[in-house]
Amino acid sequence: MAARKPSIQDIARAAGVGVGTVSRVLNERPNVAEETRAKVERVMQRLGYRPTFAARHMRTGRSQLFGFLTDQVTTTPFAHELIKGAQARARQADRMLMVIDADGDDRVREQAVANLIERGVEGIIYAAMFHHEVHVPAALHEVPTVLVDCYAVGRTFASVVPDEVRGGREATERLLADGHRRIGMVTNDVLATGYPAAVGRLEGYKEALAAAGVPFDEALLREGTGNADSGYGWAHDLLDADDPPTAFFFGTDRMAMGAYFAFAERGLTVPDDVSVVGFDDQHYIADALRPALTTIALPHAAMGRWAVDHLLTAPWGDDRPPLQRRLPCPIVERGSVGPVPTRAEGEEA
Amino acid sequence: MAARKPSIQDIARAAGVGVGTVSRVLNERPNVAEETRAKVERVMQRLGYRPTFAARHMRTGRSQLFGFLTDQVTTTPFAHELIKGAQARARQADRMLMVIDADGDDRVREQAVANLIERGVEGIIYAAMFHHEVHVPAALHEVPTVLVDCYAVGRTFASVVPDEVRGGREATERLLADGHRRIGMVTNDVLATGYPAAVGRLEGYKEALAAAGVPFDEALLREGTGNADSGYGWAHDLLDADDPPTAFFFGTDRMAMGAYFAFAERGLTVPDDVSVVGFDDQHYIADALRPALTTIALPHAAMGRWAVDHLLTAPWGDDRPPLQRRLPCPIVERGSVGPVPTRAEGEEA
DNA sequence: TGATTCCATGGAACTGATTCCACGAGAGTA
DNA sequence: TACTCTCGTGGAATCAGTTCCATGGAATCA
Repeated sequence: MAARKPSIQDIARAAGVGVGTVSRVLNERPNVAEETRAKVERVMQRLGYRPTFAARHMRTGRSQLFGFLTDQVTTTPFAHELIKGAQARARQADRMLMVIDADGDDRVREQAVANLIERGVEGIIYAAMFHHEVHVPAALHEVPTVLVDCYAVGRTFASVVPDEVRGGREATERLLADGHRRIGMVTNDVLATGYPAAVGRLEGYKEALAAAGVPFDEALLREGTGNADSGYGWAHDLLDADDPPTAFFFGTDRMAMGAYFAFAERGLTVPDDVSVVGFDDQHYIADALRPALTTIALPHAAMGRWAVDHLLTAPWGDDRPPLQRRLPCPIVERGSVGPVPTRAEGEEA
Repeated sequence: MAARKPSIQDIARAAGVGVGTVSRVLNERPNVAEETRAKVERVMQRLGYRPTFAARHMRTGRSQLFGFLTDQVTTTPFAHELIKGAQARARQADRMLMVIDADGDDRVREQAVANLIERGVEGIIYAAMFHHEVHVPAALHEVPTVLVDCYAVGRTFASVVPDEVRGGREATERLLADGHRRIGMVTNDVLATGYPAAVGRLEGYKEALAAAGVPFDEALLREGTGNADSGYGWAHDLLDADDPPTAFFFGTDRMAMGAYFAFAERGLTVPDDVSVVGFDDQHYIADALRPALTTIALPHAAMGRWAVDHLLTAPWGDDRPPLQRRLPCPIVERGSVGPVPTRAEGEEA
């Protein structure tokens, strides 16, 4: 029967050299005669040799592995972008990623961290799917950790999050730049949650208005849920008011999508009659709307990359306070913003 | 400074027992006196002991690890559902998943397989993001492998795919059940590709029509691209024809979404004036449309689960031809299908 | 020529678990 | 009493690599 996988000993014997020499060849170390190297490589090739990672790990103590743990239930498409970004950076450094979806279960999460530590991970990335404060398993303190799209209660871990405020400001500035002064805003969650994802975007909106000398008007603000229904409902509601907005800033693309349907029902065309900016850059929605949606992109891939990079480069166990990084959310111009309609034909005073 | 992590030797010494006994406690083996067990556990607790997985792996040869490798570029939100399903099943069996996004690069893919094998994975899941034939790295033959949402050229690997034909049939049957006889169909890719994802759904459409005694009408068929634009364009096109369809079956939810905009432009209401069924069940789209979209769900989570299950239970290296499993695509009823409109008011002959 | 340095090499020790064998004590049996 | 069996236990061997030390020969230098 198929002899078991050859080990480094087998290679050494077959090539008539010592194990040390084989190891040197394997790791492309200097001080090996070219001739010897070639011979050993030939034998490895012939026997179909593959090093056993576990043995190397055990001896060197290096697992070349990071854990990637998700918070909460993650039905969002965001997770994958995050993983891709993290993984791309990890590959550059010859590391692998162990992904665990904790699926909102605390026990699973604790267990996952324990498993990862037993597997000797060199660091753990703990990722949330929207920007908020989290309680993380205590065992994370045993190993270098970066929080993504969230932050811990006492800021005791390094973290990387989107710059929600600046994103909100840029969205609003984009509308202001086209002359809009009555800009409706629908938040992506109830403000009482205190989630930066909700509060921050609104703050950016206010900042932009202030900078442009436009007074903030409470009547143009609605607290949404992030869902399409909510966007649909509040769009109708805002348009029903006296002196309705000429433009909208929605805290999520999904709400913007709902709003598109409201506009269609009222016979309003985007961007001729009404301008819209979303938030999140959910590709499949923003691109598929007609016209495609101008929106603010959450830097998921960049956050994933940054997280791995930080684990790779930051010294572990020093005393300085953990880094709290904020990444910009670039605006993605598509086709949903236009100039303020000139109240010309068939206008109701 | 913090002494290095305690090993099983340290525990043995501290507890005044042999390493064998500690190992027995660790693995909950019999033949350990209750008193001894308690003592050892106390010491482990006190020293914060964690077993080193690499050592166990090396000695036992069991890595408790599966590889999860994705094909192509995967910007789709499908990947995550797949991973979640696979991971849920893996957790039940106390295994972990190493996820690698090959991102469409052949070299990365080869490298990834090599890495996974070196890490001693007990099996590899190779997942595509839509149902088609794939060329996989040769090294996959060295280890148990399951293909997901794709199949290999010579059917040399076990695979699990969606039952596209049956899905197409059910979508069409749903529309037939509400009395529709003129049903437009837009495929989700060019048929010349031969992709089961495209060809299969159409086949199901034809089967359903045949079973209902409705002759297939070439004039109601369009080859789409899967994108929203394509759905928008073909919806207009089909509605412009003589004797236009009263219902549509789109090969993707995104095309259905595009079509919604076409309907809105023509003043048609779903489902009163026109009925629609999509395919994929892309949650964020199907739920967010107004009315929400009735569609056929791709069984991503189920495929992920099945794949791991197969790796767990199927014997490796026997001679029987590898299993080719086909999983049903359940219909998800939302609100986009209604009865055929009675050509009552304002009808043009 | 003799001393020093450098290069190529072999192989023992080590990493941290599991496994298996040996052994002593106590219980059960004839 | 002598023999067997079972239970609880200790510890050496083992897994497959890396690392480090020792060694011999060639090259360099004074």
